Amino acid sequence: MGSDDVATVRVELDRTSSIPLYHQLSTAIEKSIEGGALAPGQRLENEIALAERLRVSRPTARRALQELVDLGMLVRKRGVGTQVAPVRVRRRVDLSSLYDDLERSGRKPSTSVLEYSVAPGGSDITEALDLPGGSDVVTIRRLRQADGEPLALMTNYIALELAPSYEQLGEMGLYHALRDSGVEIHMAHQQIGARTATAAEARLLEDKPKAAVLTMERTAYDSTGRAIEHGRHIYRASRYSFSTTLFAP
Amino acid sequence: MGSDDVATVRVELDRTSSIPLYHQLSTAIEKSIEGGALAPGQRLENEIALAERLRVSRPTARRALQELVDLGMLVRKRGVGTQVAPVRVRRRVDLSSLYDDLERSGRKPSTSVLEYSVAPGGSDITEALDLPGGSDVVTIRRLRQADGEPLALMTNYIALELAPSYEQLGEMGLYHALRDSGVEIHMAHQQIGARTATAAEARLLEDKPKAAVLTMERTAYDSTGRAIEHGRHIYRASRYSFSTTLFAP
DNA sequence: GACAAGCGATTGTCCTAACAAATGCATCCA
DNA sequence: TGGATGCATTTGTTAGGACAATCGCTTGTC
Repeated sequence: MGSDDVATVRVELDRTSSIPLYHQLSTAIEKSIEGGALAPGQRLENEIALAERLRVSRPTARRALQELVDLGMLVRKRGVGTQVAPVRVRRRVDLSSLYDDLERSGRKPSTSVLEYSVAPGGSDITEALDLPGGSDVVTIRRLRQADGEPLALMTNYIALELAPSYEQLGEMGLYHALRDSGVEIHMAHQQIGARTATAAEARLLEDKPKAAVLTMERTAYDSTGRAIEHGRHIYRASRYSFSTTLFAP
Repeated sequence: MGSDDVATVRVELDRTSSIPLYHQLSTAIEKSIEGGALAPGQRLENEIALAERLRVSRPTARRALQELVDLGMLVRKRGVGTQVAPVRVRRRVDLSSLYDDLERSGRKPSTSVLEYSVAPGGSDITEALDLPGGSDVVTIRRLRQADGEPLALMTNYIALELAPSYEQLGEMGLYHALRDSGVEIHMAHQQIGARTATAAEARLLEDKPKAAVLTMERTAYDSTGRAIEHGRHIYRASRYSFSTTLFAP
């Protein structure tokens, strides 16, 4: 008793795996937290005990814990120990596709591809994608629905050699299709605004004429800074809003 | 020549300082990048050479470099080396107040305080602020202008003991006033949507009736997870949009 | 009883060392 | 000439150890 309120995380480490030990450990702890096995405020065993118990070196254990501190899932204090962070200060990563968002929230996303064409891109598009002027660009226009209800009208521009096939887009989100062909999105700039819908947009979204819509313009990059995709989307404001989490320096 | 295109960073390390060596090193490199001494794409000397030259261990040098990779300032590839990242993938922190944003972009912000009142908060407000039901809450309604033009209608709710004075709010942004009284905002959740303006809102914002407006609902927390402020704002969509940068896990 | 000093616990910093894996380039062979 | 092979370079992973700094608690003193 007394110090029995420290938690020992149940972990199975696979030393033959190509996944680094520290990452196996950090994801295991993360799952324990997200699965509720570790409650906010719960104290963890100290890093030396953790390392010894799992037969890893202290730097490896430290690195796993540090990864979770960076994610805001753990809080550590010198002389005190390591605790599970309160839920609301946890960093939630946000560069998720609309498709994944909908699936996660238990709704059933579907997509109609309205247009899939190849043509030399306008100067605004090639500039956003950092391509030579006049380069061929694939234009994709899709209507995204959730539970059969129109939610967003999405227009994407992608360099020809990176574009997924028409067939793939009906089944999955754009980002998922890109990942399947080995393209990893790392970062995106986006701008969110609002305006009233045009008659054509309102019709497609099955909303009132001149209804307010959210507009989102996004350019996505891989980790080397190469521009992958530029999109201009509108969302039914009556059915959708953006949630973000911001952190101070 | 040939490999003369690798840069050696000029660094002075102070081993008596309480600032960790890796942090001294990373900030020195960061300054070199931001100061333009290291251009995007510039290749850095490898970590072993860097460590030897500065008489630090390789882990210390690695940690400094890793810190900058996490910030998006450097890109590393196994077998290749370390390069300065393109400007556009650098992480820019985003939890800035509208007031600061406007000032930074060279516009002249001003504020009219429309309401400053103290009353028991409704249940939605006290819940958002994590206060006991019926607690006294300060309600602040302000009209934010840029170069004399209305831009946003902001409503904020703050616990009585944290609220800045009426006078402070006319001169500076809310977050600035909070910081002056020792309250540091660390994180915020926010939700961005859109709708059409009511007649009263349109009049205050000097916009057309039923114009599209951006709505933003935000709750801000300090680093311990204590809720500081809850705000419900509307922005003239014709004059303002939100820019954000998102990062993948 | 209050305040300061001391001590154990815990995380933070820094070091040396070894091997693994990916990349780009040169080389060799068909 | 073209493709496969191998090698040097560079970052990634893991280990083990030493000491420093900080925190909370206990103890001791006035």
